[in-house]
Amino acid sequence: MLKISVAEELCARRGLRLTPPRKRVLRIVAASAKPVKAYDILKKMGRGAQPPTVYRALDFLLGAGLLHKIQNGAAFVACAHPRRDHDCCLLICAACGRCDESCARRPDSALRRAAGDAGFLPQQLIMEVTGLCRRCRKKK
Amino acid sequence: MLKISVAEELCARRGLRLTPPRKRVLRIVAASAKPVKAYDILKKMGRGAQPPTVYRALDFLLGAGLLHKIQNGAAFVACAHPRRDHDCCLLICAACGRCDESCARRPDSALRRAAGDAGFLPQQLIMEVTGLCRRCRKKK
DNA sequence: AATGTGAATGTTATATTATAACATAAAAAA
DNA sequence: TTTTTTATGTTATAATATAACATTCACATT
Repeated sequence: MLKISVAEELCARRGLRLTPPRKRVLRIVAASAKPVKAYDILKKMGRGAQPPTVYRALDFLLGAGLLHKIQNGAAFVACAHPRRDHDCCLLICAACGRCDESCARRPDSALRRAAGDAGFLPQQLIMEVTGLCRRCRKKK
Repeated sequence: MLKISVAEELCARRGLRLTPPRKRVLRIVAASAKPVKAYDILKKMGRGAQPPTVYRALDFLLGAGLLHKIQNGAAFVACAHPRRDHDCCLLICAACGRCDESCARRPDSALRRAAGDAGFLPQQLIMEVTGLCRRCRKKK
């Protein structure tokens, strides 16, 4: 579990400002056994805090590598290999927004093994790579 | 690119009903070069279609393996390894909602190689495994 | 063909998640 | 100190998703 002191040290070393609202949000997330939703954080903030306060703090903490965001739904693409039952890996271009699908043979094997080692029974596997596609790389 | 005829054949073979609204949604998504958002689909549906129509069709098409959903944000967890710069793999329990973080050595190597082969420059890698954690498996 | 059944859709309302825009304040740099 | 940048407060609203219930439709069985 993440300790606030570790976060403070880390931010200090990198010249990042772990301000009071950021620290409050971090405390709330770090104290929870389960993933916390933005509006749950908001409720726990008190003092009439507003959504932007929470989202800004979350952005900062994600950027600082102190939090992870559980991904969960916004856009859709047609499947390139609908015939096969497969785990899919999406390659999403940060520049043009296009999305390609890669079905390398077993990009997931190490992941599955790791999950198994943790006593975890995998049901759904999601892999997403965001970056720059060939076209957008060439434009630079 | 996904052809409607392939989808029809696939549904027929599995006894799934590719009804008109479902087919309309599939056409819209399949025709797009980029991922499409639910409300963009809604606008293209015309005839005063409402959100539930689109979301139901999307659920069906995802279930049939005809679409993929681009994951993108709802909940947050504290990072278990904030010191290291690392690609993170989240193990999310579908039963209790708890979330664990696995940092197997290189679960991502095959994925990176595949992305590279596609001329893609990876910037961010997301891996999520949904399933049952050890505790919830034992309860069954 | 008529009828019953479950699946799919239509419709209204509302919940949930996230950001825009601008004012204010606090910290760092000059 | 003054300037500049960075962070926060505040109000409003945009974007994403689902609940709940009425209606229609497909299809299996009479």
